[in-house]
Amino acid sequence: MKNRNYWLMKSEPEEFSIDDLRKNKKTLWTGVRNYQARNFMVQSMKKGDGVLFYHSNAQPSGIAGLARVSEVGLVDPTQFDSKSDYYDPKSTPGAPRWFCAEIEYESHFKRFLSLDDLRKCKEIENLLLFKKGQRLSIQPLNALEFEFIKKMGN
DNA sequence: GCCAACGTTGGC
DNA sequence: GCCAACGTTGGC
Repeated sequence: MKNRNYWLMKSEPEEFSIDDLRKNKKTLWTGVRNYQARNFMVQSMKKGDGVLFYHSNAQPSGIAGLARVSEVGLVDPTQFDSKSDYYDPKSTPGAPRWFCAEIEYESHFKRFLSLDDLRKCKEIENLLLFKKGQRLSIQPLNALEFEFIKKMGN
């Protein structure tokens, strides 16, 4: 696919794991409250983009499988929900601050790729994931890196 | 518009 | 549960 972009998206499996995504088939990727991550979603993410589903704060942390961007540019409904952890009192429906994408389940990797496994690979040594202090919950990666990781997991 | 205080992320 | 890194907030 032409001009397809690739992303690594982090989720804490206790909150929402790749098993949950398989069960639901699709999910709204809500709760992104970081401007850089938001801007990726709003400006660069496109329908059909490839997604690596990353489990953070897990034992171990790592990439669990594949997903696909199925919708982009949706207003994140949790920002208006005063009972939500992601409620943003400064946001209004007329001028929403936060957006989300919809993600569709693709597959579990045959082999879970732990951070340790990934770090050993020269081919992907430039991943943002490995950068010290890098906490972005949505990170871009290039086609080569994506394909390499995909092959590694299957 | 500087910057200290504070909050959050996420590996360990 | 600790804590380094770093984003955000808000007083000035």
